[in-house]
Amino acid sequence: MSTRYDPKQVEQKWYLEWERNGLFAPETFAGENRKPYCITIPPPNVTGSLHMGHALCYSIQDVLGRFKRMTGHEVLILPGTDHAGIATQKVVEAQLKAEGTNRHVIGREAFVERTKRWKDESGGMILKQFRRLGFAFDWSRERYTMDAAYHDAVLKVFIEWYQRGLIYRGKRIVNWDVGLQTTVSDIETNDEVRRGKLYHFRYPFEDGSGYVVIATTRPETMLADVAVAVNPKDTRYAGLVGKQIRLPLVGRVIPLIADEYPDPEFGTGAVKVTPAHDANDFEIGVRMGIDFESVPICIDGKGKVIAEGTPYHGLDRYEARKKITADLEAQGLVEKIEDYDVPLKVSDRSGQVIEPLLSEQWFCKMKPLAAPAIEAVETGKIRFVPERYAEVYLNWMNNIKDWCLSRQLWWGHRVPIYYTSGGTPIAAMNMQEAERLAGEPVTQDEDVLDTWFSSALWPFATLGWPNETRDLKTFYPTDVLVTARDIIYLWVARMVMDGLDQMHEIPFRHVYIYATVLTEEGKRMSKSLGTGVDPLEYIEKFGADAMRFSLLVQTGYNQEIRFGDRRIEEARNFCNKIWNASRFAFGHIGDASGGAGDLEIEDRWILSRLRNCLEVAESSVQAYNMMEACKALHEFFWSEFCDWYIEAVKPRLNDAASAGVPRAVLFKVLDAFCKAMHPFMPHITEELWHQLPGVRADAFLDCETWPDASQYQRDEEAEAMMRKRMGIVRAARSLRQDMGFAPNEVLDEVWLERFEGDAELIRTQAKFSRLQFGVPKGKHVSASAEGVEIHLPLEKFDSNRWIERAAREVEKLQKELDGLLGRLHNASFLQRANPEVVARDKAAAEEKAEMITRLRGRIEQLGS
RNA sequence: GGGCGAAUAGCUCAGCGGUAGAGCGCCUCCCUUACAAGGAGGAUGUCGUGGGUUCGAUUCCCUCUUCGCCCA
Repeated sequence: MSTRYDPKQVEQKWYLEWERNGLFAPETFAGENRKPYCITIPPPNVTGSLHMGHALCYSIQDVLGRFKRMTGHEVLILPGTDHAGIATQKVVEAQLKAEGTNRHVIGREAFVERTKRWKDESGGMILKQFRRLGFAFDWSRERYTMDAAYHDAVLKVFIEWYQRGLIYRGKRIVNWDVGLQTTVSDIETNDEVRRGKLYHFRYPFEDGSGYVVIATTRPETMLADVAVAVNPKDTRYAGLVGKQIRLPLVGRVIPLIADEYPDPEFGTGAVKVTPAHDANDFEIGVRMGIDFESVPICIDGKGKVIAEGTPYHGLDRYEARKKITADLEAQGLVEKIEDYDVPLKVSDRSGQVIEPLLSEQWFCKMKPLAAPAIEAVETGKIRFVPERYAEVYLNWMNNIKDWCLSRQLWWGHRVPIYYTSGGTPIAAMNMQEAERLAGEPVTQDEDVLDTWFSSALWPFATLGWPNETRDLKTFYPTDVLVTARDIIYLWVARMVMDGLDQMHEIPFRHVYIYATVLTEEGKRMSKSLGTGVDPLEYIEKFGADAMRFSLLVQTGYNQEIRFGDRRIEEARNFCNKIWNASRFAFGHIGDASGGAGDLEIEDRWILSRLRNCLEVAESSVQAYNMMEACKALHEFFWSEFCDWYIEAVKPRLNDAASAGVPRAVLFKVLDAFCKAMHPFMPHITEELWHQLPGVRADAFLDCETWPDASQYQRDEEAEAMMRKRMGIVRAARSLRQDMGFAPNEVLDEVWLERFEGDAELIRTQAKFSRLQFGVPKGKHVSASAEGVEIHLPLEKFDSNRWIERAAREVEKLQKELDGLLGRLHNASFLQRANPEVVARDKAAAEEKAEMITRLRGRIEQLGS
């Protein structure tokens, strides 16, 4: 075995073995009275490639899956991808463009075919990348939101909701992405403030009695103004409400109205009302009772002005802004133009400024669907971890608005509504059915559904719904959803609504929200900012196990973690430590026979510590606290097993007469550790475990039982004895080093005063040839720990060096003693504090006082 | 504007009512026959501010400050 762990020799080899042996499918483990455990993984975007957020998200799920499998469950972790309407369409459109054509030339049918082909040939790369991280997901059940069966499930829900009146068509202001030529939902936009101008224009009254000054950030929309509004409480306009205004440049007469919306503090308190181009103005228009069929519109979906017969027609929205402002200026109608921070909506998908546009769209009524979804969280049927996210979810759900479902794309689930020649809509699963129902040729609605509408069915449509499959019956509701907090609204909420509505049962019991992965400097990881990092490069360099561990060890209930070279190096070093400790153990374990004999203190101690480690790790995984679990395993292995147990046991291992017991204990600990660690670091543990005696080549850790803590005895006595010896060893080492001895130099003898029991461990670990009890007659230096005096006889030494050290110790002890005495002299403390605390502090104070006295005595003796 | 989170050793973070912890970094020593991707020892903190509750607060409550995220 090499002195360095090389993941390349190990990881891919085992992954192939696991897959070949069908370890990821629940069938392999079924029929043994196992409780089902299921996660339908958040489907990554089919165009996506692996980033750190994925690496963390799916590593957590893999830990849970493997852990549950090893603790007796029938586990299904179901992978898949979503069809990502906008992103996928963009990819294929880019290909077409490179070929000198576009989707309009080739037509919708050919475009859809082409997109399917793209997916088959090069989509879903990310799932292949998942395998590099060692995820035990059941690839035989891989799903895609555009699979034929899944597709039909989506349409079925749409049609049912349409028939129940939950889905309707209506004219609304939507977020129009001018770049992508489609609507996007509210949650796919971001609010930004950009440097702009606030324009103050004079709108003259029709009767020539002056003008009103309105303030706007979007002059170009004035062409479609229908009114000017002021707040009814705004006294400046008292008496003017109801007057008619002649709209400049257009000539249309519009009223001055009162409405609650205008903020008297904003601009002049008077705002122009353009219902077709602003969401707030739309609401004013509704209150005004205007007819939206004939409402003026002045900007189209390409961002160009529509105003037949005016010089503005066909201009880009920003050019029109300039020209309109100039023309108003020429007429003396510009009061002033100020610099202003303009709040804007920007498309998350394209980065374009959203154009609020009045258009006919499909909407879904959310309130009736939300009610049970709210209840499920309020009553605790669905539990968020960390709990605080329940509040975030409920907040949004309680203020939910109708959802704009339609997207003006060609790739996705096409709205299953067909129109007769007379325009009557007919809901049907396909064209044939629609024509049969209509009795005449029909045409299908052009829009497709928001991708989230389909992924909302993920927890049950992937399991075969609407068919009553075994999977659906066995695995629904699923156990947990592991996801990022920015997706609580987009996806979590919608899955809960769909699950409750269609399955009449929650989709998952727990929602675990994990931390955002930032760069080492705390910046967002993003390709466009140049701060993105490729997990595959790190896997290549450090190994998948290190990659996983470096993220998991930082993941608890915190909301962000930082990743960088230093972090993964730590994890890589840990892998190396595990590798080398195992290498050492293999050299001694042999066939693990001959373990008879009494356990020594260190044997009892390490087994007791193992129990503690397993208890912490198990309860932490159950509580979705990967950080705690990783830390427990890390500390046990490195600080206890390697630093103390292995070192303590070396002398025994080198003596055939005493080697049996420590050999057996090494085997036991290593075997348990490999199993316990396996969910976190599946590859290295599998590799090492297979080198233990008695492990068959065709056995796998996933088929083993995760070690049960109760198999190992909690041994308080051994722990106390070991703690005492460790404390003494540390003090002796410190004394040695302070007196100028090299760590590896074996010194003649050490004297222990007031120590009882077996001190062999102290002798070997502190590196002395001989051990004596009592106080040496000759010259010596001393240290104390655990109530024991340690004397190191020295013929010649620098007494000042020791005095300096002892004085430092006295100072420290005195400070601690002062703290204790302060409390012990407080009557209230003695009276009210827990008696155990008082007793403990009294004992501690006595011990400190005694140590101080002794040290002072020695200092005086040597100083004189 | 509302909500949530964070503020602890030089850095990144645990802890969360009874004398401050880890990893990394730093200093000293050691290539000791598992591991220098290692070992031993060491230094370093008015636990953001100001109040309150308590015998006792880094820990609980309130105020403020600074950062981050979400919603409007």
